[in-house]
Order: sequence, then C-alpha cells, then structure tokens
Amino acid sequence: MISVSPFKEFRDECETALRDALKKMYPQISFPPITLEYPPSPEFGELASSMCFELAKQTAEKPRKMADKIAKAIEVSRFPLIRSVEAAGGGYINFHVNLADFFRLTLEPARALDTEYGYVRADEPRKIVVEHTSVNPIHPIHIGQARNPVLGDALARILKAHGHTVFRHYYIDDVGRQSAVIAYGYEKLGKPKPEEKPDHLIGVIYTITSCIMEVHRLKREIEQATEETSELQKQLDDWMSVADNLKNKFPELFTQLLAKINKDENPESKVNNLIRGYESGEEKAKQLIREVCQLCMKGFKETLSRAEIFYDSWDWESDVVWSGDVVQVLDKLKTTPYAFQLGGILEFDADKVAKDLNLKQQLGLMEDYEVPSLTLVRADGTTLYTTRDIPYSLWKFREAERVINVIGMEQTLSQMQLKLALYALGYLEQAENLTHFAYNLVRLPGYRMSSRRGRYITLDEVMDEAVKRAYEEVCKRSPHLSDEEKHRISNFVGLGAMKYALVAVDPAKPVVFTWDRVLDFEKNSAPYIQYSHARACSILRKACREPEEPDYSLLTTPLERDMVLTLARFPEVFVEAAESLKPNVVADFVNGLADKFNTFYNALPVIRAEPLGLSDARLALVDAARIVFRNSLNLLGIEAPERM
RNA sequence: GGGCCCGUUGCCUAGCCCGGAUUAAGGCGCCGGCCUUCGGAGCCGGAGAACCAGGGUUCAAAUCCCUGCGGGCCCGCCA
Repeated sequence: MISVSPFKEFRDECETALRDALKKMYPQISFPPITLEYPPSPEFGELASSMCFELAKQTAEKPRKMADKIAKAIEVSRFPLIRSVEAAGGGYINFHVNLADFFRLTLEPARALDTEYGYVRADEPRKIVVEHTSVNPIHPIHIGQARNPVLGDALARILKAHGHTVFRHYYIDDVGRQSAVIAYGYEKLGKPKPEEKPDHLIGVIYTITSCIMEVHRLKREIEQATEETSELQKQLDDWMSVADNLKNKFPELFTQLLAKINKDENPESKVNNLIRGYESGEEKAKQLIREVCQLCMKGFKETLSRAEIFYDSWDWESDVVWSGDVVQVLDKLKTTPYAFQLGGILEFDADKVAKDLNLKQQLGLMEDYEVPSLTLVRADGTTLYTTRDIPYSLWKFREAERVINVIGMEQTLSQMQLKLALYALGYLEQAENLTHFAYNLVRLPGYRMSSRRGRYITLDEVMDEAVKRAYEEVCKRSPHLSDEEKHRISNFVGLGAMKYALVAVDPAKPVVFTWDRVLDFEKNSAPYIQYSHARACSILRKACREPEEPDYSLLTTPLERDMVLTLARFPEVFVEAAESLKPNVVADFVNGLADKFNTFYNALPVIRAEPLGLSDARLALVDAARIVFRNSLNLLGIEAPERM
C-alpha cells in the first residue's frame, strides 16, 4: 500500500496518539476535535499541539503540567512514524517524526505515483461545470479580463486532478445591447473584411460606434433638458475627448462611421430594433449579429489557444433565448409570489425569496439588509442579462451537479440575484451548488481600463511582449542555443510568467498592471520555478543511473529535512487548493519548494555524494522534487520544461 | 443612504477562514561576497523596516468582535 499523502499519515498518527492519551489520562474532561499546527522551528518537531492551554482550565492544572502528563502517556512505540513526543514551552506538545522512515514513506510513493502524486481523489467525485472567460465578443480580450481565463483554467485543472469530471464552458453573450451596437457599426461600414486579427478590428469599430452614439444621445438629452445640464455637459465633454482621440488614431474608420451614422435620424432606435429583432429570432438580425460575433470569436479562439486554454463547450446566449427556455422560466417565475409588474416591466423580488426561505445568513447578509429587486423584462418586452442567465444556469446543471462561475466581483449582486431566482423556481439543490468564484479587477496605474473608451491593453499585446522579453533573456543567458530553440523556450517562459503573475495573487485582491510585475523572470515567478524543474531534470539526466540503493538514514541535514517535509505536504496543499478553490495556494507552495530546492542544490552535491547510498537517496529526493514541480505547474497550466 | 471587498516595511506579496512558542515570513530595490564542483533565471551574508487607527474578547490577537479612517466595487428597463 503506497501512501497517497505522507504528511497526513504522520498527522493521523499524532492525532490518534494525542486523542488516546487524553482519554486515558483525563477520562473526565471533554475535548474538541484534535488540532495540530506547524511548529515555528525544527527543534519543536514537525507537528505540535497547543490544546493544553485550553483544556487545562477544566482540570485547574498548569498547561505545562498537563502537557507533561500527556506527552509521557503517549506510547511512541505504537506509532511507526512518531520518533518522540515532548512537552515544551508553556504547554505545547511537540511531535517529532521518525525521519528516515518518513523519507522513505514520502519519496518512494512520490516516485511511484509519478504523474499522479499529490492529486488526491475527492471522496465524492462529481460532475462540475466551470464557466469562465466569457468575454463579450465586441473587442479583444484585455489584460483585466485575462485574469479570468487564467484562474478558470487553473481551477478546472485542479478540480479535474481531484477526480471530478470537469466541463469548461465559455458563454458567448451575443444577445445584449453591446452586440447590437457592434453589428450596427459593422453593417454601416459594409461588413469589412479584417486584414489582421478580427477581434482587433471589431474592437475598434465597437469603440467608435458606441462613442458616436453616446455623443448623439447626450446632445439630444441636453437639447431636450428643461433643467440643469452641467452634469450632462461634463459627460459630453468627456466623450468628445474620447472621440477626438479615436479620430486621431483611426481617422479613416472614424470619418466613415461618423458620416454613415449621421445619416440615420435616430441611431438609438436602429440599435433597439436590432436587439428586439435578434431576441425574437428575425432572420436578418440573426444573420448580421451572428456574423460579427463569429468573426470576433475567431480572434478569441486564436488568443486563447495560444495561451493554451481550451474549452469543452461554447454556449451561445442567443441559443438559450431561441430555445424558448427564457420564456418558460419567466412564465414559471410569474406563477411564484416573487415576480411582479411595475409600470410595464417585470420585476423579481429577490429580497422576498431570501426572507421566505431564510437565506440571508447563508448568503452572508445582515437580516435587515434588503436585496435589491431585479428587472427581468424591459417595457419593450426584451429581457436582460441576468434574466437570461437563469435558464442558462439550468442548462449547465443539466450536465453537472455543481456549477462554478468565474466572474468578476463587481457582479456579486447579480450573481446573488441569480441564485435567489433558482431558489424561487424551486431548484434548491442547484441554487446551493451554484458558486460565484469572484476575483478583483486588474487596473492600469492611475486609471481603470474601459473597453467602451478603447482604453485597454490586450491579452495579445501582453503575450507578445512577454515572449519578446523572454526571448531577450534567453539570448542573454543561453546565447549558444539555436534560434528555433530560443523561440520555443521564450514562448513557455513568457506565457508562464504571465500566467503565474495572474494566478499567484489572492483573487480577492486587486492587481495593478505593470509590465515589470507581469513579466518577472526572477525569484517568485514561473521562470524561476521552471528553471528549478529544469535543474532537477538536468541532475537526473547527468546521473545516468537509477537510485537503486538509497539509504535514507544518511539524509541528515536540515535542508534535506525541509525539502522532504515540503514534498510530503504537497498532497495536503493540493486538497486545500481544490476544496477551497484556491489556485494561488499551489503557486505559493511551488515557489516555496523552488526556494528550498535551490538552497539544497547549491549546498549539497548529489551525483558525486559519498557513499553511494547517500547519493542515491539524494537522487531520489531530486526526482521527487522534479515530480512535484511538474505536477504543481501542470495544475496552473504552466509548462514544466526539461531544459531551458 | 445601504451592501460587499481590500488595507502587512520604500514598493509587491504570504500568513487571517481554523488565534498559539524564537526574531511576523518571502520577493523587488540597496550594500557586500560566491563560477577548476550536478545549469549564476541561482546561492550566501548585510543594512533597513511593517500588521491602517482605537477599543474589546482571550492565558495568548496580524488572525476573532466592535467603532472609526483610507481605497475599490455594486445598488441600471447595461453586461
């Protein structure tokens, strides 16, 4: 029987030992579940308990005295992995692991399980949909949005490794107003054929069209206003300066579009007609909008596959609408007490659902907080984004028991309303298994990205720049390589650096984008970890032998102890990342492993170590490290190269 | 007005959910070392310095609770 999670075996032994000793020495007291923590220093062992501080109150003893009695009561000989137990400090109980056995218990399974090491299976494997990216097909994917696919992809990989069946879905939002705007501009220009990446052209047309329309609308509003117009005037000035900017950057397109749009008496109503037509399935609108969106999606697929991020399903929002499911859901909602008419529109009373089903605490809300209601249907009969998201969520639940939506945290409210709508419809299980995986925005220094203003850095640009910088590094560091080799290396180094920068930070924290931050090649970066992996591979390659007779008792330095402990904890770290949906935990872990590995590498010889038993033990250690590097990087969607 | 999230050194980040032991841990930057030894995208050493503030709970608080302050986001017939 090989150990799937070596450190957990030791932990389990310590827990049992402690529990038994407590029961034996203090049968009269009640105690909570055993907890163990990592001691701050090796002299305190590998695991420690501070339970005596709390429990000593029940017996009116000094914590230290209690700890002494318990430590003495533990029969170490019953537990193969526990070398010794002692009381320490004011009342700690410290457990020391039997190092030589523990090394064997860690290194052998790691090497035997190889590509599976660390990937502990979930107790109950489930079918899970991870919906991510879902960038609107109206402009190129920009760096702010790129945090989404990188996180979503890592999440999907982690859950899959945890034994779940994972489906990665991209939701193509083609029904909203923004699609009608781009379609309108695209048609006005005579459906131009893109010469470069189609999503870039679409982005320019969208920005110009929406800017011109915004200026139109504001001018009209100012004309018709009966009161104060200074606020509107300010907005108008703002948009006029955006317009100037666009005119300078894209003079031809801008002039053409302006002339064409100005011919329309009321561009706004043309766009509204398109929205209505598309939603109700009019052939002409269908053809036009699908064409623009397809064109843009072609560009997206290019970008995403370059980033090595792939999907199992591309879901068109319009298909949800045309299937009739939106109408069906609305009809059903109308029969509940939670839908009501308000001056020609249909509203959803999210707060009433939360109250009736007593969900506020569960949703993390104060009892007196009133959840805003949600508009389901406009006065003209068309639906809104969140409305359509209700049947779409049910689609996703058709193939999965759990749905994770990777969506920016600015959508927290609408995601909550969506969940409440599922409750209102009686889909309790689905509502409970719907998770909003929220992440914070990526900002440019000084201002927020705005796709409507054409103010963004595209993911394509970031990848180009990343690879370009990586190429310069490769040329500096490995001038002897062939140019083809240099390009291959700079590709995975650049992309890795970018992904790592986006996945390594707690998603709840905002990221300010700077090139230096994203394209880091030093410590605490993907290239640093890739390099460590390549170094490990290099040693194994040069050793030209298998570690056939490792003598683990010869691994006696603190560096070796640290490394093995880290390798042994990988399965536990993985489980935490998978169960609490924290890809950044993996990034943090593997970076720490690289630190330890490089220190070890620098301080101790492996191949030439004497005697052979020691050399073999260190080789096994390096091999296990190589495996953990690779398996960790795989979870993050970052390549683990054998040379670089 | 209400809600959610964030606040750790000159800058960036980990630790917070689940409170524990010495000196709060790393990276960037700064200073000084290390290539006749398995790959210097590395290693070793040094200087420096921080848990937003104030209360509370506790034997013990960066971590839990309360009140403020600062920043971001949301509260739309946008997505």
